[in-house]
Amino acid sequence: MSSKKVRVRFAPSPTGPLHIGGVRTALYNYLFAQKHGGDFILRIEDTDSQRFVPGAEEYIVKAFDWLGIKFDEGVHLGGTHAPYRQSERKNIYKKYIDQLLSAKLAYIAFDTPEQLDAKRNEIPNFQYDASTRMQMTNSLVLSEEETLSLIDSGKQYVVRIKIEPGQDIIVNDLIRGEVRINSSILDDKVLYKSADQLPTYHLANIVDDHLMEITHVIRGEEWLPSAPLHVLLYQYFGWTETMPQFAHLPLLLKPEGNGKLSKRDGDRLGFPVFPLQWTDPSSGDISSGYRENGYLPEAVVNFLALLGWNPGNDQEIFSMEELITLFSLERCSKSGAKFDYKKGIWFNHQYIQQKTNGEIAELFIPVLKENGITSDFEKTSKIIGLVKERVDFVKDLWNQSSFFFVAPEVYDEKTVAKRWKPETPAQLTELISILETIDDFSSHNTEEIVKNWITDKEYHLGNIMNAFRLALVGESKGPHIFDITEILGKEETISRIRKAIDTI
RNA sequence: GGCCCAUUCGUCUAUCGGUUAGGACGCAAGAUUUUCAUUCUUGAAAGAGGGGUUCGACUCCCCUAUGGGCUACCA
Repeated sequence: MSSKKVRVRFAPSPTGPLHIGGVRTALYNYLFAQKHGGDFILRIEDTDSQRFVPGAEEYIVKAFDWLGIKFDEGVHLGGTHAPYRQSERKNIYKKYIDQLLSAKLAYIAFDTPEQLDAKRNEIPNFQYDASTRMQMTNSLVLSEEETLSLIDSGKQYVVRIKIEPGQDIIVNDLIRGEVRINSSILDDKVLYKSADQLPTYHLANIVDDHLMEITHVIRGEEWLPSAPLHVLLYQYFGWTETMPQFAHLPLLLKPEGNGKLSKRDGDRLGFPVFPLQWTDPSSGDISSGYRENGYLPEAVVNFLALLGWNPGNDQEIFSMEELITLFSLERCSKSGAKFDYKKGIWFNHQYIQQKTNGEIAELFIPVLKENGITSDFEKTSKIIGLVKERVDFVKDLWNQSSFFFVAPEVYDEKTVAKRWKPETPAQLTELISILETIDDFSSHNTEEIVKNWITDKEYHLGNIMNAFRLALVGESKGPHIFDITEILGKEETISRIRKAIDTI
């Protein structure tokens, strides 16, 4: 282990909203950086001008802000290694391309995409590599004069890495151990594109990681096959001494069936795959987000943390601070994890319970507003205290508590059939007169008085109470009945009983 | 097709050669609750298959099978 300061990065491509798998990768990077007192950098890899989507970068920044994942440097913060947007680092890459070119570790290729396609159709398993490059149009087969005159004539070209076949390349992965592959199976990857005059991911990534002094590259498993190429690039540049350590994280898979988790799974199964809601700027399509679906950021973080990592014991609920102290790459699993969104709901339930009634009230008051209700903080908090254990999401609170704010308009038929006996109206009228005598309408006091009355009269407790509930709530649900009457107050309670007697 | 990675209950996972293979989600049953939930208790549920190595393999090695990823002038 080197004593260098840990520096890690999350480097998304601004091609759309941030996928939940990307969020997990970023989270692990963040936890790792925090744990080692290191830096966490947000770098935007926008070297594909074709796929650039406006607003994506802002979305990414907002999403991390909501999740509580903080960066030390990045596009939105600046820093000592700015700029952090690859499109703004064009000139930097040019220099390194030239370095590779003059060292004869890369070469210029003039083959057009059409020619390459033709080649691929013609030869099965065609690969641009040591076995084929001498049959193509590039600076290896052309003389220097020919090459230069082609460039001068404005002919489009790419720069390809020149890979020597037959050598073993070793990638030391912190999660998977040693991965050894032979360079013969690698192709001469394009490092510099003619299409948009920008480097490809591979080149930009290595140059930036080097320049930004990245010590650990923690990324998704989809990068494992290109890791040998990256190692080779570090060798070509002579940067092996400072080459970062790699850790390839297992992928997040579809909840059912096979394959990588995708946006469509979320739509189909009814759960978000993005942290925040996203509106596609070109199609106008809306993809739902965790935040808009009522998830608490702490719950999302906790849930994601456990998808591919565990502390080795039975603890499941963790604060960010706990995750930071407990996290380690060694305890990351190697195999892909199916996305169990039902467990995500359970986590949200846990966090709702953990929050104070006041904290939930802050979130619930806007929901009340949407339903046309204005309620003060005190009352709202009190109601939340009575119903929050029955909900998974803040928005569910409305279903569970609407009767506190609005008297029932209709009475659940089934409950009426079961609970409304012929003698009920008379008993409830009697109950009204009892309630009218009560001055202290607190839950405990009202309960004692009403129950004494029922006992004295030898009425059936269940019948009275259920009819009473039906009058107040409109159906057979809800918290302790005298907790409801306390909040409703004497006047409203009595008025609801009258209304029930009149309408049923 | 080629290359790489992986494989414990339905799902997420613990186990770092000797365990009645543990926990959680979900599911089922029961208890509590005057209602509906919550909660609690209990239960069903797993080492892909085949070879080795070893006194002894879920654990180490090999093969097969299965799953996943990559194979672009995308990241």
